[in-house]
Amino acid sequence: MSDLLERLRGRGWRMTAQRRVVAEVLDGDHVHLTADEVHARAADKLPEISRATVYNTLGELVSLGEILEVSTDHRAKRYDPNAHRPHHHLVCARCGAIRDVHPTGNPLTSLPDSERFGFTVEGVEVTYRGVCPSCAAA
Amino acid sequence: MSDLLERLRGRGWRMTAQRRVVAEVLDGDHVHLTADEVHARAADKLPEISRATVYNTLGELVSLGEILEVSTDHRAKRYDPNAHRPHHHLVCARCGAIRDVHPTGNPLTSLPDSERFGFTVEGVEVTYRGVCPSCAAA
DNA sequence: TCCTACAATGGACTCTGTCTAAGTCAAGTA
DNA sequence: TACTTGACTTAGACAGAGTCCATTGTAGGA
Repeated sequence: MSDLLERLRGRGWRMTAQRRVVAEVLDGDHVHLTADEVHARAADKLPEISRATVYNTLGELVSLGEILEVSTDHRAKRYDPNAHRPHHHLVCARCGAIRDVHPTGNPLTSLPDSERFGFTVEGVEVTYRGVCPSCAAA
Repeated sequence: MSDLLERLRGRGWRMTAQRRVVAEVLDGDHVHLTADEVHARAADKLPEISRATVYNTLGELVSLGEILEVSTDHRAKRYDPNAHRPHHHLVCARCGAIRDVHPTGNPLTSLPDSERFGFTVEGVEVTYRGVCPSCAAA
């Protein structure tokens, strides 16, 4: 956390109250907030923060590789502070809850050359879908 | 194709000119059109078709399991008529070209119980990202 | 042919996200 | 500490994708 702020400052990132609260909101495991949710939480601490600033800051954190953009549904993008350990996502089809997961093996190797159509394959995203325990109980 | 129309009629789907042209537009391999593209192509054959009708029809075809919704970028959803053979997608990071691919193995088995958080896992989507031959050459 | 329930229409509306012009301020300099 | 400047923030307009709804049209059964 303050690690994050230190790293950013070290990279010459100009520190402002707005950027600090956005970075603070994005902390923890299994955190996957939409831009609007980030804005709402940031506004709790800094009421006058604008939507544009939140979007700008999120965009910069993504460019810096400090957070990841995730889109598990077909709606708003979500932002995942867990950018330093590779992982995939498990999503509840009913409530949208998201967990970070670490499958075994390397999914990249499962795509044979004959299925690559001449592409240079650089990455892979895996999204597991199912029903979470709370929704299954309900 | 007319298979599709036959199947739909057999399910009691009321056939209209609009539904027919939407179904006709969605035919072929490696077809991944946005709703707007479907609308544009449908309008070539039936100029007065409305956007709302295209959205309604696409939504119904998805519910019926005849086409798949795909979102490989964070923009518009795309519709994939290849719903009857399981497959995943390979996407060019530069131009957005999409190919249907068939990885080896079953990606579902790569998620150990300890990483399932009590979820009932039902499906998995895999999106490979890379650079297509034309973009690599350019 | 007539009826009626279902489908299509178009326009307003919502939700996400981007852009811009003007004002503000962090941090380096003296 | 005060000054300066370019980067940051703001509010609001704008744009793209998709949904909703009241009205109009029509497929297909009687």
